[in-house]
Amino acid sequence: MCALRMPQADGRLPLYARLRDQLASRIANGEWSPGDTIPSENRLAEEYGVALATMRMALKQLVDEGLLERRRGTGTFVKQPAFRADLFRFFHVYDADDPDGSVIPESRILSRHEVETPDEVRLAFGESNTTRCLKLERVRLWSGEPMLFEEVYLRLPDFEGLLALDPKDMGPLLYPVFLQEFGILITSATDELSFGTATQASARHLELPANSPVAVIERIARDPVGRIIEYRRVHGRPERFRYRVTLGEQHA
Amino acid sequence: MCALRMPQADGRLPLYARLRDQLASRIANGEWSPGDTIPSENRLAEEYGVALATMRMALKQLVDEGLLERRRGTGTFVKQPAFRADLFRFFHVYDADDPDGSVIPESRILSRHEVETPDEVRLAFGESNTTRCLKLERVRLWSGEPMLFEEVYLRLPDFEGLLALDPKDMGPLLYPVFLQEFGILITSATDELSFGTATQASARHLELPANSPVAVIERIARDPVGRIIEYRRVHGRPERFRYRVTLGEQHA
DNA sequence: GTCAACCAGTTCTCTAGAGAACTAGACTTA
DNA sequence: TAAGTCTAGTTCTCTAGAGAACTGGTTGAC
Repeated sequence: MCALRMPQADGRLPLYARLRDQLASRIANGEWSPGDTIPSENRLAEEYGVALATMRMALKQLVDEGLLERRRGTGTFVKQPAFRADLFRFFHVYDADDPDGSVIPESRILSRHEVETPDEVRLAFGESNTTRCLKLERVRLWSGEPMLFEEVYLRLPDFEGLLALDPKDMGPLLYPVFLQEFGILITSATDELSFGTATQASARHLELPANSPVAVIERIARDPVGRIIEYRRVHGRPERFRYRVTLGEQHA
Repeated sequence: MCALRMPQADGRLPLYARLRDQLASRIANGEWSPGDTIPSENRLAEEYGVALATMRMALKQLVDEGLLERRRGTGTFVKQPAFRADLFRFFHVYDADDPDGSVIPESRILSRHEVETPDEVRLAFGESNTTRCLKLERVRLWSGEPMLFEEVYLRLPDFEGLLALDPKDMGPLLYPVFLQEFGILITSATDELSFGTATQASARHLELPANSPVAVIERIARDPVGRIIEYRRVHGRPERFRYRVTLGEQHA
């Protein structure tokens, strides 16, 4: 706690940002589970020994990021994970037959290995990268049918331990794993959508003929400092593909 | 100004939200132009007779919405309009040959008239709507070639005056017009992307064969209170279509 | 038993202000 | 001229607290 009180004399993040990260890990740790009421802003401010407004700044950020939900007169709650993590934490890809997007897709990890960083990925990562990185291939299925094929590239010194992890422990969403296992919090991401043709690999896993048209999502995800953590290329079956995103204040 | 000081005893928005709207109109009015430095938070707080923190809340929202940019030690600036208004204010559609998305598309309004509200639009608008609405058709061109065909539906009592407006006065972007002419500020929007086939109209205006595959964007845009202001359906040529969106903190 | 009134606890709005971090420009000094 | 120093002005961080708005439960009157 004492370390938190120090002003950011060193190159550290400001107090409210460190509080935000602290609270995020308490969620990732499982100390507070989805649906739980977390302590009131008063109690939290007291517990960490900070001013109320400072704690509110930290909480506000977590609300903006979709981890928490606050209800006046009632309390602060951890959001249900369905649409707040991984692809869904920021954006929303879903099946055309499921207009609410309430079905959580099944997730199958196909492979994980260290590879030479492809040129287009290196370009996205920027100069400050190594020549090798981790590649993870995955398929997402809606009611048994393959809908998305994902190739995920991760920085290598940081994610070394991922190869040792049992896929069974990982669940359908990646970003909670990043936080829990490696202490890396994703707070911003850019998606770029376009249309292209399937590669050999994506055609095979999506059960499409070669060179079929597919939806393409390219994602760059960053941590709070702006460091690029992940580059992801997603191919999706076009006929049932839906992608939804809301900017600005969220309304029911 | 006095009206601003009143607590929201009536059903009004909180003070900081009204300040945000006030500042937004001063930008829309042209009192502050893109690139300008606006008065310091101290001066603004004094001018409106509110506390510094309250003014900061208003400014923060406008920064989040992309209207303003703040630089510590320097000041607060009105952002260049290219990527902060209309389709671009929230999202980013651009040409595949123009990776920065720096080219501003030409905009041609094809028609404006009152129509019976189509069923799918009524569904989006929700129950609280009239049976008639305003429809606006438009084409966007990148370097002379048609890329997007837009059908925009607007609430009718609110936008009655739009029919009288000269298209020459409207410029390439709609939301500034909404604010300037009708006092309506768009603060949130949801886009939904999918793939479909061209309609007769969209095929004609995009110069595509009938039933060609197209990219489809459906948008619902809301005002600060959450009222649905606009429903928009966009068809785009798929081969050069790119759509970009960033959530979370913006990094260079 | 039902309904209204009250109450404790929560988040939200707004105020007031101090000091740190940072920038651009003016000024000084070698 | 060039380089360093200072200063006024800006945003950013953090503190302290009061009152409003709202919720869920308890209490009390009838």
